[in-house]
Amino acid sequence: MNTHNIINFLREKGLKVTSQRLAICSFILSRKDHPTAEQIFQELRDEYPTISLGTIYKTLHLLKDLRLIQELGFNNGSIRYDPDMELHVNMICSKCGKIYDYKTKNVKNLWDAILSELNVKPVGQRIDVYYECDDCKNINST
Amino acid sequence: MNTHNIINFLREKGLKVTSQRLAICSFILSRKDHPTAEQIFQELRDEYPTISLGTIYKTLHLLKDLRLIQELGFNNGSIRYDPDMELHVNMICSKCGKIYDYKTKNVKNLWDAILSELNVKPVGQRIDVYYECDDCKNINST
DNA sequence: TTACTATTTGATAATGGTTATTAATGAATC
DNA sequence: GATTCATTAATAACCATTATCAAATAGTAA
Ligand SMILES: [Mn+2]
Ligand SMILES: [Mn+2]
Ligand SMILES: [Zn+2]
Ligand SMILES: [Zn+2]
Repeated sequence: MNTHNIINFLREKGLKVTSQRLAICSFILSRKDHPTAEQIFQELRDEYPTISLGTIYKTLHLLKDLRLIQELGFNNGSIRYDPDMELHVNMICSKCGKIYDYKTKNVKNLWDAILSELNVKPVGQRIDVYYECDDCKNINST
Repeated sequence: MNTHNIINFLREKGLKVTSQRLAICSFILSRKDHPTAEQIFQELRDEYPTISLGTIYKTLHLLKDLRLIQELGFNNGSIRYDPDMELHVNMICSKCGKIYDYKTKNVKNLWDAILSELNVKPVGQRIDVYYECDDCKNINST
């Protein structure tokens, strides 16, 4: 979703297009690494020195309500934001916390099979695989 | 895991068997509803009026380190505790938050297929399905 | 362009769940 | 029963998130 699309989307919803809002939306909608609110705040401060953490949170909640992003709560209490709303597997390093998304036709087929067995119509899902990433593996083996 | 097993397990690990510890372990290891620390605290206060929330947390962390329970962080910031360490699907009502575990041979087969495609050796996983439970469905339809 | 208005922002305070601290307690051992 | 050291309970500290509200501003219309 590019800047133009975001502007149109906000306007359609009757929301004002502020520079902060645009920056936060562009940022999170393009990121693949599931950042926290604090991380977004820190990265945007360079370009928007007066931006407030409260605005980050408000915008993230807005995007969540508009179903453009999802929140992922973790067991250390942190909440990370994921702009991929489609079915996918979050590959999470149990050591460093890095995440990447994994999505193939096979995952979808297998997931549909589980759902038909469960016999429910889900309104959402979350699939995490915790593993040790290559970087962390290499550190351990040195 | 019954009381006797828990006592032996704690002794094997060189941990003292206190009445509080035993109560907390028995409670969480037998519950299927993924309670929060606060819920455990409230339910144990009847029988143990002086029990402290700090002790609840310490014991839960202990059980987590001993790999007898897992923490599940949610996107409202709450953390719930699950004594089922085997592969299973958490069926979570998106309205009322109730959870039950779903586990079948088929789920395992399907998951193994996904893992072999991913080509990683996971150290853990989490599978959530969000849906509307029967109770919440009925409330809406009245 | 200017004036108007409702929304949004930023600064700050408040909230609430989790963790840290520490003196008192009590389980395990002899 | 005495000793020892892990554990507990009470309390304070911490910190991420939310609430508050006056100031700023986007959108709209004169
Ligand atoms: Mn993801
Ligand atoms: Mn479960
Ligand atoms: Zn890693
Ligand atoms: Zn429900």
